[in-house]
Amino acid sequence: MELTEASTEDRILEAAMKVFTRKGFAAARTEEIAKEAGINRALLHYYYRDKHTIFNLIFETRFKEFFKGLFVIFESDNISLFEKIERMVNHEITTLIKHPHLARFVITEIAQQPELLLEHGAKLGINPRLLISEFEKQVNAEIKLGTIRPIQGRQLLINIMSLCIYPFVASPVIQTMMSLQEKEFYEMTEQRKRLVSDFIINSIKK
Amino acid sequence: MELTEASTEDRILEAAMKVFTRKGFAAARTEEIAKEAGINRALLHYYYRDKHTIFNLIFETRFKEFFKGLFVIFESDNISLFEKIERMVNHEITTLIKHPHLARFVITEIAQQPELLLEHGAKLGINPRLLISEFEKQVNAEIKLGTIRPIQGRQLLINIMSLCIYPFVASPVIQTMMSLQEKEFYEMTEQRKRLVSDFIINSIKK
DNA sequence: GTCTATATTAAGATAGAC
DNA sequence: GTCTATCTTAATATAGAC
Repeated sequence: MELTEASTEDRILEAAMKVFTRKGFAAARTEEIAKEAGINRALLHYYYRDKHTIFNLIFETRFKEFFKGLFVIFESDNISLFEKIERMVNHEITTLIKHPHLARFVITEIAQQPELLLEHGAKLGINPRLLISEFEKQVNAEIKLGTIRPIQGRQLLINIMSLCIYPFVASPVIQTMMSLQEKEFYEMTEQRKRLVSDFIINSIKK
Repeated sequence: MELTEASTEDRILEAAMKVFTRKGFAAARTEEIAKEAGINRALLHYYYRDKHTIFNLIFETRFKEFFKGLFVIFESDNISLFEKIERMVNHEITTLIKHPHLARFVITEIAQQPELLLEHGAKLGINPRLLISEFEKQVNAEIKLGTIRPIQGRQLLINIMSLCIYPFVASPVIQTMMSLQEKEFYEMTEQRKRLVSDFIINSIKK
């Protein structure tokens, strides 16, 4: 069905994406990447100097996927707190359904190399601290209005992220313990788009 | 201040605990474990056959720490749903404050070697499926009584776990993005013992 | 551009002296 | 029990033929 075959260069990147995302940098093998791309190791080095070079390309992409869209919503002004929460939740869960290993990959690689966050974060051209303090302000305004119960903006933010992201990070544990097949797990996360928004809003609404 | 020096064997285990927990199996180096224990690699192999042997001992301990206490509360009968939630939250956050890397370690190692969960899970002598269905029943009973809003037990359970565990899994990301020092992060998680219970109960209570 | 063959490196594991 | 020295293995990276 494909009209154009992907170039070798691209096939290597795709393969690397899969392998690095599943295994992480340390456990990933260039042999496996080459195999997955249908070539041999030598050719991989012909296109990319070394393992680190490929990893950095992959990490940059995944890092953006993980953070970018979220920040867009986060930044958007003229939108109520509840509306913002709904959009964040929906965006986050939708992204993670599309890329189920994304969160675990980005988080564990950053945990092992914290400098990755600073390096790649700078490239995104956003200031998280500023965004968070804007969010804090919006939350505080709602509290003053008496529409929501008192809560620190950053704690609310952590709650939102936790409810969206954790199920994907812990998916192997959850799937096994709850005996969920791939498809059942997917349906469960699909439900959470609505469920998590409601859960949060029910909790803070007065 | 120490009355008795730890034996070499124990010092190796302690060192391995630190290194494996920080780095994960693949990125951990036996050299680093030996150094951390104040010995050399050869001696490490004198006490333990190989890297896998040590890892398995460590993983078993950490795995129990992560799951055991939780199940005890989970199992305990004659205790209201709200009370159960409060105890679970409190126990989980307290454990993770004591062992901040525990959750990320256990989850990522299971993600890479799913069989670890089955093997070690069996040793715990508990049946997660049974526990979860008991929990489901309790939740459904409360819904019927009209004391809480309708929610699937398993979704509620995932919410509880998410709110407790995620902040620790993602701590390097959260600390950097929110510019929290070690101490501030600790205080934030300490606050969450109360905050998370309230957040959940506010959300489900009618 | 792609491969086979080879070199290099680094990590894990063992032998043997003390 | 602990070390130094050495072996082995496996993974990354390069050279060179086609």
